[in-house]
Amino acid sequence: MKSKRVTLADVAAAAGVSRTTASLVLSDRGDELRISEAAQQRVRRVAAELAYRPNILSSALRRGSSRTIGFVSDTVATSQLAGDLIKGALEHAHRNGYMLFIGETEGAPDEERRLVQGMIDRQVDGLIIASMFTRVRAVPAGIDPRSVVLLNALPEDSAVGTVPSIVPDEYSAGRAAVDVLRAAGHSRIHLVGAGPGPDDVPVQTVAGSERLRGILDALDDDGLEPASARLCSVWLPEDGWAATRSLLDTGVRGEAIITFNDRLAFGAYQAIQEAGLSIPGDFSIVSFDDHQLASWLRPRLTTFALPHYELGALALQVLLEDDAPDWGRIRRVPMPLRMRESVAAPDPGGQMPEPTERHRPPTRPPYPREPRGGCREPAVA
Amino acid sequence: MKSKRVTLADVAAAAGVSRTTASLVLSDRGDELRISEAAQQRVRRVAAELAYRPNILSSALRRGSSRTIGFVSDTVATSQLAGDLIKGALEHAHRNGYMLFIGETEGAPDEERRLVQGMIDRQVDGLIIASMFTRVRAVPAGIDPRSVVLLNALPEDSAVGTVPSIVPDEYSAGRAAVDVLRAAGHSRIHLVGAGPGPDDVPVQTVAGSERLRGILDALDDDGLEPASARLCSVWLPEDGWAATRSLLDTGVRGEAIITFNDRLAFGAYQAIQEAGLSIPGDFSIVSFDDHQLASWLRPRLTTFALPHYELGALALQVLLEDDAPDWGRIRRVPMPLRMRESVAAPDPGGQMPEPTERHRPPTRPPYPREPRGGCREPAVA
DNA sequence: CGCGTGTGCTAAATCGCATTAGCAAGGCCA
DNA sequence: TGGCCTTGCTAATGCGATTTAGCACACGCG
Repeated sequence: MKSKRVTLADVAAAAGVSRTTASLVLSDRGDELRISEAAQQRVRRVAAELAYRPNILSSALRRGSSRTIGFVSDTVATSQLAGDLIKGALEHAHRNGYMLFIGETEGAPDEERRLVQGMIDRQVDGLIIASMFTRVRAVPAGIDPRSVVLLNALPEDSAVGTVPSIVPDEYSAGRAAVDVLRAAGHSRIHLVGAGPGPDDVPVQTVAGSERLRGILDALDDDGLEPASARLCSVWLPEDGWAATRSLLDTGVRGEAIITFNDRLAFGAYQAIQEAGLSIPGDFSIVSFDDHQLASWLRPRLTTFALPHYELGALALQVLLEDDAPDWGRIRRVPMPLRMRESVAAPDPGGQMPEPTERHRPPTRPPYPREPRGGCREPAVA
Repeated sequence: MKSKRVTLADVAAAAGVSRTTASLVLSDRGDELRISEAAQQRVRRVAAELAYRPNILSSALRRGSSRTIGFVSDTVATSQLAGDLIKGALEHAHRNGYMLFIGETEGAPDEERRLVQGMIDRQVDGLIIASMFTRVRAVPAGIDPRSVVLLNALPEDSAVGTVPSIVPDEYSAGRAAVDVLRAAGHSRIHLVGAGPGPDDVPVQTVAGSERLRGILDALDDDGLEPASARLCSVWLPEDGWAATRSLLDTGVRGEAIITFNDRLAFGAYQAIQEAGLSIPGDFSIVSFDDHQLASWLRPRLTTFALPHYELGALALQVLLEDDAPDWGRIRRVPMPLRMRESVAAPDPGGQMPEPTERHRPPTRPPYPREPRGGCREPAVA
């Protein structure tokens, strides 16, 4: 039952021509090298009948191109985020007849070396080095830099310009977040997650600092500053909860909040709704990421989407069309606004309601564990 | 700059031996074929110095094994779920020196054919056919069934026993869900998502029907039936919200709910908390999946985890150790209980509170769009 | 001395395809 | 009639490994 593979030689024999002829016909070079129409048809017909499929390994060995690309990501290639990154790359690859090797390093440098090596051993035509959150990272050694693309990552200073880099346009999204709130009439905007100074961001988060720069610049254009800001060293729901809780304690109402990602926003929702307040009546919220969660919240969250799918697709495109003159530049992909229901005009009469039985602060701690990061107290502006 | 690859011939030349000898030494068959210790050491040293790496394509061509496995999933290989499935397979593969091709078919049969073909063209040693939600599916034709594994999918009747299949043990999890609530003292258990009859499940969801069977069997063991059940044709938060809303309208309090997945549970939380009720005080909730969300909710959700990582790892293991006598059987992987804070003892005094200003049913529709699936009215038990 | 046996290695074939160089037959032109 | 070009194809080589078959030499023995 072990149906032996049909080889080019089988086709050639069955069509009564040489392997050379069969090869030429099937790679569409028949006309170029003057194979008669009759012979061409014969070869093609036989190939179809036998369901001939070229052995790509063999042709790769001979020609040097395996029509295969490696995709190495540093951390879990598996969060929703990562998923779309891969998906964009995958689909673009498949459309062009390429297959993708996927590898995950968990951030371990020697694991990365091993994976990259394993892919090179298999003659990949190119390598995508992806990071699950935007950060600066080294380009692996021992590989032709003309066949590497950094995805959601920026090259180290020494490598800038030698390797293309594809990242979301966080800065513009930061500006646009302010625009959305300004357009709704807000001028008092509180930050949850980072700020108030341009360097007040969690370590190593390029996204955070660029979002923040965009926000601050846009405010500055209108002569404004953040109404308050709370830096969280980690951006999980519990951190958003704590920071928002602290904001609520100052008594402000009817203003706007920018949370630095959707998980912080989730925590903010919890804090606001527990306090018996409403979104967007008492607080307008704009966020970043477009996590799946954002459309599950009520009201649905207005947020700027990380264009993961597009990033992934672009990485492959750049790799396949590497003849660009400005190869090696940084490509920034726009973050589209998902306008939903968490933004409204400011409520000038907003004021603190009496706590009711139901809304008295919970007696058990809001989260069973201590927040891992903790939030800094507000720096009032 | 084009650092040519180092080949076996280079190593042989530098070590002053033939390619044959070099090959034998480097594949550890030197002793077997009587290569002198001196020669072996020379070869090894030179190979290390030149950083020789065998070209796997070439050796695959010769030997037939490419140390590569294909992973084809039907829908987005990218939800959190899918991610861990892949991750388990990836890590197990890498540990054993294998690389994984990943492909996504979006459920399109001809895309699947093209991908499987593309992988066969590249001489994969095995193929994992994965589904993102457990379902029955066909085994692709034109490939040796001894090198295929179904992951999170069951074979069609005709293929049962010819191909291994790896799925979560949903039935046992269903039973265990009841056990958790029974142990807490509950005997009135409401179902959100499926039931009350064993066939009242959304179409094509193996997980749903097996969970339901487990639940009903466990209840039946104690002479019980579901206190009520609401079948939802789709299992999104909005569906959970609607079903729970309808349950609350019946006035019950202090009882238990099993939601058929965590997204339904999320909707249930929203409905219960909007009504000014508490979890687990007014309702205990147990769910399935262990979606990321489950530990973000407050109180954190008690749920049975889909063991995606283990499923993926097992798929690879089965593929690599295919000498099992009962190859082709169905392997069910336990779903571990994540015991958190959403379960408490029943509250016999539970009763309907007066709606307050804040908790009056919202005037705008709870979700901007109509729920896609809709929920059937309760079949009272 | 001739033969058998071990030892330590190598030549050559092979996997399936791509590619370079070139061959045979026929027609054209001088 | 011979040289040259065109047409239509093929032989042979190489990609980088594995593997089969076997060679050259030394030694022991009758």
